[in-house]
Amino acid sequence: MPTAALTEDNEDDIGELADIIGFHIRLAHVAVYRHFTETFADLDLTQKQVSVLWLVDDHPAISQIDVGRRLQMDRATTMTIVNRLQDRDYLRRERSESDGRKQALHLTDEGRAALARAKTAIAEHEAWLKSRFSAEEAEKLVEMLARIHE
Amino acid sequence: MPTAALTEDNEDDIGELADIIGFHIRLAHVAVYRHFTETFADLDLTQKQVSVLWLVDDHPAISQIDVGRRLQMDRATTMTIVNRLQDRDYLRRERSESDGRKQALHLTDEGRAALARAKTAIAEHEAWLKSRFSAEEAEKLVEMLARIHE
DNA sequence: CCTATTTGTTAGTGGAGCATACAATTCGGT
DNA sequence: ACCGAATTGTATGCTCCACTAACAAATAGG
Repeated sequence: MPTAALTEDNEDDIGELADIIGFHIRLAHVAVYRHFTETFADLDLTQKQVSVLWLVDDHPAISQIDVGRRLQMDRATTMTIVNRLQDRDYLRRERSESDGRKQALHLTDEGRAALARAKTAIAEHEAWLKSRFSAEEAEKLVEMLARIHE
Repeated sequence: MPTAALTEDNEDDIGELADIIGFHIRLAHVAVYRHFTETFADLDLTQKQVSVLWLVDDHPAISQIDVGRRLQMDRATTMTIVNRLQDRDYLRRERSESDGRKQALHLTDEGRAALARAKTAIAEHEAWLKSRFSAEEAEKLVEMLARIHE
């Protein structure tokens, strides 16, 4: 017998699209993006910018190509993000001593301060996200997402 | 005692960032985006365009605001996507009879043909994604992602 | 009937992805 | 030791999608 599910057509119904994993990843991404943007409105930092600051702090003298590899961005995309952060004096480029082709990236004091503020905001943002899941679920989710991005 | 994990610093290591759910959602999204773009290179359609075609096919005479609500886009974003699809003669706008403020969206024959081709490509794309998961995992993943985007 | 709301539209901004082309440096093989 | 191939950074220019703000037309509701 037909159930309510078969006849419902409420305003949020997306029909067969609901069966597409990629579709849900996209919606989830946008929802996360939106909340992130709100949380970081004062700091005026994007997800990518925070990721780069974080990575450079963890790995001083890291090269741009390395940043791109770890965050899965190509060279051109990495450039624009590093450029923006450099324009704001959050990091600086130095020529690598070991390999003249590479730039060695370092945070400035301002960059470190911005990252510290960002980490506080990230905690808030993550709490918003994690409130939906048990600890085991969160772990499982991360593990499954990692299988997608390798 | 320290394990290998404590000293490893292979080129893909992202340190503490790996604990941030939002970070994995972003990486997974980009990976899916990239594969989608490859799969749809011939069709020259984006995820959003396919979603809109799909939705209009499922709900003839749907309004733009409704499309936006279901796909979680604002009016301006919906406009640009509908514009592109209209420019390519994949759909047309009609004034709604029941509500003069609304546009009633309809696929053209070309739009239906494009959607049919797109659904084939989507199947391929989804197979690529789903190959990573068991049926139960896929279901759990979708359910968890849905909790994020509501 | 008059005001508030909804919907569509236009115009402009910014981030992030892509490709291509070029220069400088390093690597690798002979 | 050299020369061609590969790597890295850079510049330019494109597309897509998210946003805001402002305005017009239609509807809804007291």
